[in-house]
Amino acid sequence: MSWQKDRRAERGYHHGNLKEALLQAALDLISQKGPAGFTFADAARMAGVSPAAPYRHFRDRDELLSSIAQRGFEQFEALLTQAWDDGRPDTVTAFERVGKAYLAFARNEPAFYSAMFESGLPVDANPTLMAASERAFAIIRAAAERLAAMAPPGMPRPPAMMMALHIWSMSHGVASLFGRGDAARRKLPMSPEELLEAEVLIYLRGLGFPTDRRPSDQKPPGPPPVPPSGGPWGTPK
Amino acid sequence: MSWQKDRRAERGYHHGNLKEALLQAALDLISQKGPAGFTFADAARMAGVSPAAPYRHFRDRDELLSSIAQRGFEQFEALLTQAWDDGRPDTVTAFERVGKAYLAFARNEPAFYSAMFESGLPVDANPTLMAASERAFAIIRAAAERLAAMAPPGMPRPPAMMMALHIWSMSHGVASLFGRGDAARRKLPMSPEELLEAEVLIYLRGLGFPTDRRPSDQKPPGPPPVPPSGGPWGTPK
DNA sequence: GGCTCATGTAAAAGCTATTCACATGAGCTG
DNA sequence: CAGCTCATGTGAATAGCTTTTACATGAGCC
Repeated sequence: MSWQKDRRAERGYHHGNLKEALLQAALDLISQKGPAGFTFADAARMAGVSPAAPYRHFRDRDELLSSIAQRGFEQFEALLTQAWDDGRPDTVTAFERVGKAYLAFARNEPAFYSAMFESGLPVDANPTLMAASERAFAIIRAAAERLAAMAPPGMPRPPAMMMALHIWSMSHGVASLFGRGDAARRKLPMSPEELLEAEVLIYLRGLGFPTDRRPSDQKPPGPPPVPPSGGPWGTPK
Repeated sequence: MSWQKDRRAERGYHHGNLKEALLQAALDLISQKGPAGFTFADAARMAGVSPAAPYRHFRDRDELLSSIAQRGFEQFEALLTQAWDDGRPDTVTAFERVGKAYLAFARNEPAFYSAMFESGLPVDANPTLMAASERAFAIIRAAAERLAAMAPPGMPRPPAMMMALHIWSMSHGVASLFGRGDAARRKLPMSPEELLEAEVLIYLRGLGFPTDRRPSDQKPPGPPPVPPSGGPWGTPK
């Protein structure tokens, strides 16, 4: 009960790291109660400061949300960059790793994810945020360009940009509808990862890519995440 | 200024149709300011009643939101049913009409759409809502089943349910990322409809469907919604 | 030591959600 | 048609949030 005062006594008049503490508190709150449930006053309480203190660091509640979305895009970009790993060991493998990373981010960082995509923030009204968002998307586009370059030459194919948008929409659709631990999730007869992997493989086949990969093909050894069966889905009936 | 009292004089003590009026007011507010910006008190004001009146019709703010989502799913189902039109004049044409209907709904009914998909409502905690959601999805599943039945027999193919989930995720991804008039939209070098149509066509080709449809194929005459070019996308470079 | 400014606090105004006791009148009942 | 009843509204009150303003504190610098 005397929690805040204890903290106050501990730290003195000045917090010392309030901005960080508020961001962290907001993240916790958002992951618990969604971006709508998060409260400026709650974050202040959690940091042990008065309700007015946060205004020294953020113009208003929305600016705090924007900051979180901003960080989210940065972490997202880092994660996608790492997953893509410049296309190693081979383009298709790396490509699928990016898809899985997308889902992993949505699942492991629901607070970031909802601040980024579901908070109703006007992304295009905030240049900084927009830029961060585009840097993240650029990873997907780079991957799509690499993929487009190795597409079978005989077939007509869409611009790399369009491929990137296709992949983005698939990933985002699966993540939004089925990917969170949220109550907003829908039941699914399989994992989101399996669903997305199959979707992307069918799409790539539609572009003329051979997709009959065997687990030993070019991937490093290890437990295959998907049991090898007839294809990206279960045994055909 | 004496607006509410005028209304009050007009209608007397009892509103007569308050529940409907509140739902309509909430829709207006949500389409203007997003699901987070909508306020119970505002809706009451707009209907010309006291802030306590809505509680005679909805347990709380969330129940009103749920009702809107509920209606949204019903209208959505009706729209998809009409678009699917039981697969006429041919399965693929009808299928694409469903995709367009999905985008049209997101664009024309942003308030419903956000209440349904972005309000953070616990869909799976509300059986009625869940059921409505599933009825809407059932249309997509029915379409996918019809499509699966006419898939080329030579190729392995995923369960119809999975195809339906794939299509849903594509539609939802495109609609969420690019499909609204919102500020949340991203810039796009093409229309969401074109993007989704190309995506679905590539996917279908990946399943072995021939997708070199000509405008005169089986479609009734009329202005083709997409200018006939080399394929579902622009001229290959 | 003393000054200054970033950082916090307290208090207040204005908003919202929600509840409760009370008012109204629409529609049934006789 | 009189009277009753109950669904539907009202007013007022509580509690919480956001944001602003005047004031307090003390960390860092001369």
